[in-house]
Amino acid sequence: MGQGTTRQQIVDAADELFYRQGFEQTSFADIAKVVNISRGNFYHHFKTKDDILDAVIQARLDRTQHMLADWEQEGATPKARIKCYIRILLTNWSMIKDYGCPVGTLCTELAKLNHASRAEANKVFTLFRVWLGNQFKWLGHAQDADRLAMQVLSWSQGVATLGNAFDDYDYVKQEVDEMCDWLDALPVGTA
Amino acid sequence: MGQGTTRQQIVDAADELFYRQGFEQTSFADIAKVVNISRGNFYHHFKTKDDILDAVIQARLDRTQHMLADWEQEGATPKARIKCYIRILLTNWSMIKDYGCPVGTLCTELAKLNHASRAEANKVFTLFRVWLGNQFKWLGHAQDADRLAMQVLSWSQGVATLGNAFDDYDYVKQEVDEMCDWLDALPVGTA
DNA sequence: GACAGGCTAGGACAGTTGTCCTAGTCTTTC
DNA sequence: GAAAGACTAGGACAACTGTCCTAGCCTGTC
Repeated sequence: MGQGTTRQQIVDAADELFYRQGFEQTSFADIAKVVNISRGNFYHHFKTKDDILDAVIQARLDRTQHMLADWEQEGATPKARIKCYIRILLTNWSMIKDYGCPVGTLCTELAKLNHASRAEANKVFTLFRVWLGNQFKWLGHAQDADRLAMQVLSWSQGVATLGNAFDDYDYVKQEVDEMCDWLDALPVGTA
Repeated sequence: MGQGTTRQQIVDAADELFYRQGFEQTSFADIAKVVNISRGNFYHHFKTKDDILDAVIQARLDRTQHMLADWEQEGATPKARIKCYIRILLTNWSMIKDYGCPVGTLCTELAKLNHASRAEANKVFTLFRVWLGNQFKWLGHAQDADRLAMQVLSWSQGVATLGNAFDDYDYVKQEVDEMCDWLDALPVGTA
């Protein structure tokens, strides 16, 4: 049904299911149904369920890195690039409204489980954090770069959580606009 | 061991375990171990696990309402009251750093599960939202009251999520200070 | 002291979980 | 065509899940 090697299909299916149902709530049977393989056959590709999680996190890290690299080319200015990030809230709204932010919800779940891969999952946040920080540096905010990056991260996390809870697209749209306005008003210093 | 009726002990234990482990991840056996009763005995007090969840949510709603009422008396001015809310991030930091925000994480989990009690859990958010809105109304921001309330809610949600992920108390402290500064700078209009 | 009802322990029940084994089927290489 | 290794289906396994039943215990009331 899917594409790529069986291993890749397992990772892809797990990636989506972990997002939609949560990690613990997703069973081998769920994944097997999607990939159309027998349940006992997983052992040949992954020794444990945690190994699948690690592979999923790695895939998300790779995907995120590619996305950030694309934004660097797509956006002419640092501000335009940061807006690419802000706008994911609208781009992925149909998913966020039902399942929240894929990064935040996984980190929260693994924190509650005190899972060994918690630190690895947090690296996705770090990827965005560093990338956003670099954009602010190029805007001449070398000293505040990380603080501003965290501000943008935190803003979008809060909006995702409340947008999800209240299922309110208009609120999210309004906040995205306000974040863009805030960004536009931010003075551009010289490096 | 605990206090109150057995039913109350079950709700108390479930309340804490649902927060620390998540709802789905908490089993009857977990609760039974804390309350020190036999597993099969739950049926006499609650027909299903979902009934326990409903009771926990109701308890949280009640507790929140009392807390908000206390803040109304504790804080002399609306700004002082809002700061009571902002400061929970520091007050409860030892829990938040490990388990996140109890309100946000439950709402997110129930959203993923598409659980019937999702709307009921969201009411805790609404309680804070309406209360914060009232404070802003009394500050003379009748028209912006709900928008400002959502801003404070969203701010704290974002900080809780990132503070939890990065396990960074200094960041949370700094953001709390900044929120208080922002609040102090907010003009007080006449009603 | 008999009786009723609230409450309890212990276990049965069918279903699911992650893990692991075995037997067999493909595909590749010589 | 034979041998080897990658891959697969199916099921066994013990542990656990939420639910539910039964028998018995306590604490009241008549």
